Amino acid sequence: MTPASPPATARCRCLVFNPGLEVLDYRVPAGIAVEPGSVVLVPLGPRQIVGIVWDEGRLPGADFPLARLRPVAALLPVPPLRAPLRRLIEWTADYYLAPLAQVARMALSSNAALQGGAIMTEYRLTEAPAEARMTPQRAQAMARLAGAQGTIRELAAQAGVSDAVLRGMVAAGQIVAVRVDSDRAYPLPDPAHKVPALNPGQAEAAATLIAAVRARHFAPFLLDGVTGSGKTETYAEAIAAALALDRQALVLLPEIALTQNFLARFAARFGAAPVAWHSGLKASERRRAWRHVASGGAKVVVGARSALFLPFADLGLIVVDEAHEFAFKQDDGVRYNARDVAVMRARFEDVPVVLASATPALESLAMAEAGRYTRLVLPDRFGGAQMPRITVIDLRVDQPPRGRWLAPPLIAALAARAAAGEQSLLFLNRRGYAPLTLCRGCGYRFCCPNCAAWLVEHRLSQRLACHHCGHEVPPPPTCPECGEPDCLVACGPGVERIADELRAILPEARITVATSDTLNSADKAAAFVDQVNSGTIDVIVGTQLVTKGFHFPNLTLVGVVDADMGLEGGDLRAAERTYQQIAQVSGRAGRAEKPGEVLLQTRHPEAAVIAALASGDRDSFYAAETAARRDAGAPPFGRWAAIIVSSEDEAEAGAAARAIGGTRPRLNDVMIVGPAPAPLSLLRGRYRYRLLVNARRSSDLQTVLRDWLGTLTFPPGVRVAVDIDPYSFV
DNA sequence: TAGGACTCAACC
DNA sequence: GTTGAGTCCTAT
Repeated sequence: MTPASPPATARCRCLVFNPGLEVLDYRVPAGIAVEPGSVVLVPLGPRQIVGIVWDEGRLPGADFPLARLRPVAALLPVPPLRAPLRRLIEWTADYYLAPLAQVARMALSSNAALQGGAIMTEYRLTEAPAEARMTPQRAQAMARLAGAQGTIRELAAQAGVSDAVLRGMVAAGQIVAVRVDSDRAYPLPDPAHKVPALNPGQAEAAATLIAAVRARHFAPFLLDGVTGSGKTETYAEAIAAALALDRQALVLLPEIALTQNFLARFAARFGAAPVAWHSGLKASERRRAWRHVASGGAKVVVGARSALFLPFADLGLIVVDEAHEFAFKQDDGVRYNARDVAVMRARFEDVPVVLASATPALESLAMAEAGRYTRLVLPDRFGGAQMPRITVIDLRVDQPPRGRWLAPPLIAALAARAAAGEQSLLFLNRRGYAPLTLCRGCGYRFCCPNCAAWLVEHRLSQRLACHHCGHEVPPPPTCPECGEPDCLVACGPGVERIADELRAILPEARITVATSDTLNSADKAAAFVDQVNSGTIDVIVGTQLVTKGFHFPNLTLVGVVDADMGLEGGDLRAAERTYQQIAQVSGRAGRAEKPGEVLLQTRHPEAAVIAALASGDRDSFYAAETAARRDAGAPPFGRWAAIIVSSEDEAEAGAAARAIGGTRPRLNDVMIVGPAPAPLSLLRGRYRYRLLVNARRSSDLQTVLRDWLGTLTFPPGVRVAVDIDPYSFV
């Protein structure tokens, strides 16, 4: 891996992760050889910090006087970050107007891994614990830590007790230490383990992808296949081709909840599970994964967005599965879109990239139509399964009774499926029991103290919860405004309430609620899949969590409780999101030999989205949506950016936003709207104002924004965030 | 007059 | 972001 020995330089320029510093110069002492990408320990004041040696001439700032340079303290025992990753970091910072250091930090996402390989100590419950004192805390830990293993800190968080309790249990022999080697190898996937039989459409697409992997050059693909067409099996053959070349592959998934399912399918194909990468990893897992990605020992990595910045030793292929998903857009920290950054990484690495989806983003389709992406189409469901029939229920005609949300035709269909021993899925993208709770006496609405949002009632956990900041309170016995007892009225439906309604109507049916609240761990998600597949569930009531990735052969009916919900608020992508969500959830029906049926409850059967879904006319929907985007100057025909100004002080936020608005550039090809209070005008205790910038596709939006905002200074406590290509208009 | 609360600028 | 220096103020 080491190139011809680099020239000995007296000085080097380092990227460090302290905001406001970013770039610092150091002297390279004798005995330390650095090259661009080297990860080093450098002195900063009285401390030592981690830095990355960067390429000569690519970082801003003037040279610091040679005489005042302090020496690099040490070279950390990890391979240097390779040039393609360094270029990706630069591109991401530049495109999303993020500090370079903040982006670079995402590449060094395991601090422990930088210290080299090590035996780490983790803890778990002792199999047969000796007699020892049992306190309520210890009992709680015993109950909650079954099967768990991790550091004391991780276990303490999981058990809901303090570190001290667990340390006491270690001393008492109730918890035992386990040695974990961070550098122990992962089992190697075998490209020839179980090669599936592909249908002709899949085989053709796979052959194209395999050829691209073997060609070892940048080549973007849009793998466009209806739900159930076998996209995963198809791109798995491209992964096999990368493995055969002894190269690595990266598969990006939008949600952690999907990984368990994916890992199992993958293990069946390749005889070994891929390496998972997401925010939920334990410290030891994270260290092990990072080190093996960097050394090349992790052959296939399945990960969330953040996996894009891992230091692959020899990447041969990138796949973005469910590439249309909005979850690929990160909405805090560096606000990047992993789908777009994935294409850029592939470009810098000079490897193929596959965007797989049944409902591609308009931007991706436009790229395919412009000939910049190669479009591979899988038109048929695998194994001859038919696409489900979609029928609209007009709620203005078939009205549910007051306080209920399921229309008679939907109930009849659910009852018929249950009687036939087939399964149904009810989709409502709203967690909890009811989105609004008010007092029947005085009309008081329960709101979050930190956010401009209602508290959502969760009856299963007996809480009123804010879905934005995590604030939770038990339902109060009396109204905090007028003091009336037992006054709470639930308004509107959530999945828990739909499940209750259904239990009242179909008392025999076995119903389960599937949301991020109920399937919040890998174990629970796996148990849910087992239950559905073994037939002990008749009806799933779920949020978007169940709209994709699951394959339940006996599920033949999908009911969309409120097809209009996504259209409210009317943001730029509302129609597209609604189309994708309903098309995806519809795709859960009839995936095997039994045909599927989908019922959409709506008050706007005439709306273009609903009509397109009902008629199965995807092309006309995309054509209409494309025309609307063109008229609005929206992506891919124009560019948007949001400037979000926030402060804990309402007046200060407003003043800063007006200061920005007052210095707006006057340009022909850039339109600026605002400032105005953001739709969520208070979030996590911060007041928020927003400006929207709409520019022509040809304009240099980033330079305009940099020149505009770069000259301004703001009081401490005011944060100004720029969101390029925003997805959330909140 | 020691020590706490605070601001401010440098950190290479 | 973190740190140390400098300033002002208070309790003793």
